[in-house]
Order: sequence, then C-alpha cells, then structure tokens
Amino acid sequence: MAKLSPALVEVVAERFKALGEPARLRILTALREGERTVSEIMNATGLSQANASKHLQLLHSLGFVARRKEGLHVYYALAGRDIFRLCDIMCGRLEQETTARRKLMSRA
Amino acid sequence: MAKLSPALVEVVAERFKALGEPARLRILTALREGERTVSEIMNATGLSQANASKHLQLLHSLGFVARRKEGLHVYYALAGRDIFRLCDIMCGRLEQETTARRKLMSRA
DNA sequence: TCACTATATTCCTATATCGTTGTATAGTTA
DNA sequence: TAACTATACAACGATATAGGAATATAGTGA
Repeated sequence: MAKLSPALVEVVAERFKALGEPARLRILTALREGERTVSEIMNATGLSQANASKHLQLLHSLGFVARRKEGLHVYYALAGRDIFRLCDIMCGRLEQETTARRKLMSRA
Repeated sequence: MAKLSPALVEVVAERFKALGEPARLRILTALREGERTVSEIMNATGLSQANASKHLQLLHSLGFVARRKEGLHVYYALAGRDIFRLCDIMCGRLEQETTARRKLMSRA
C-alpha cells in the first residue's frame, strides 16, 4: 500500500469519519439494492427529512453516493460497491474478536 | 456481505469512527513496521504523551492494536494487517475520484 | 527509601457535529 | 398565479471528544 503521507492521512480520516456515523451507514445500507429518493431513504432509515438531507450532502461531497434529479425527486445511489468491502472487513474483525473472546471464556 | 443489522450498524460505526481521526491513523501508520513503545510512537507521530496514550487506549479497546508490557515500557503492535486493506480501499476510492475529476477537466 | 522514567488517568476547555425547527427553493398541477 | 410536494439550507441547542496541564501509578536503580 501507499504509505499514508501526512496530507493523505487527513483525507483518508475524513472518509472514515463519514462512515463512522450510524445514520450514514444506515443510509448506505438502504441504498444497497438500488437508487432511492430522499423520501424513500427517510422511510427506510427513520431519519428526519432535514437530517437525511444533510447526511446525503456529506456522503455526496465525499463521493460515496451519486445523485440524479428527476422532476421533484432526487435519486441517490451508491457510487461503488467497495463501501461494503469496507464493512465486510470491519465485520470480519468483529467476528475474530468474538471468537477470540469465546475461546478465552471457554478456557477459563 | 451480512446485511448490517441495526445493532451491527452501531458497532461498525464505532470502528470506523475510530479510524476517522488523523492522530489515530498516524499511530497505526507508525506501527506498520512492527511494535513500538509509547515513546517511540510519540516521536513518530508528534503526539503528546497523554494524547498518544489516550488514543492507544481506544485503539486497544476496539481491538486495533495489541499491547505487551515489558519493564517500564509498553509495546503496542498492530492487531492485524486488514487495517491497511481498509486504507487501501479508501485510497483507491480517492484515486478514482481524482482521475474522474481530471477527465472532467480535460473534457472542458 | 528516594529519585527517576515510562505510561496512564483525571480534569478542563475549546471545538465539532448531531438532530431539530423553521424557512427557502424548485418543480408540479390546477 | 396559487397551492402543493420534495428537497435543501440556516440557525440553534445539546452532546461528544480532541488536546493540554496536572497528577497518579508502576517499574527501576542508587
């Protein structure tokens, strides 16, 4: 991997921080099966309109989601599948942790 | 991938948030080549002692780093290489963005 | 025991950001 | 134009957290 230069560190951290918010992860999860309007995202996630809109702005500005305007509606969609690769790795880590914990428990 | 359940979302977000801090990314980068004492990490990252210690506690509590005590020193080490796979994916996203931007520029 | 070093912890302040409320804008339909 | 809907934006309060300063703890050596 490219060694994280000081400048790069800031940018990469910004991306991780964006994913470090349950509301935004919920939005991304809601977009897994295809593009959705803001209203649909609100329903799927339980977020308020203003709140959903703000999170979507951020996700869009960082390139996580694409937007498409059609009449009154704005459709948002995932800008790539690699977001879920990230989540997979995180979940993999979690599994390792829990199995390790289980081993510790059973050993005692 | 396992669909992110509501409970899982919270936990995964917590992990991403931990990586969403430049100081902690700098620490992890400093640990790339092997275990380091807190003092060494302070030198490598420029963090203050208290600050480095606090970030290390968090990284350790989330399973990102392992610790080993030896005399006066405490050695920290990466708990796995997958952290850099995460960074790689993020950097890959960044590259795609910049090349896409470049295309837009040249097209105009 | 005393002095010293390495690390952890506590307390404090400043800043960031989440979520809400209210409002503005843009598109649609009558 | 007027009324309505979908989305965005601005302002605000509340909470979280980063970093600094001071202190505590633990290990070492004289």
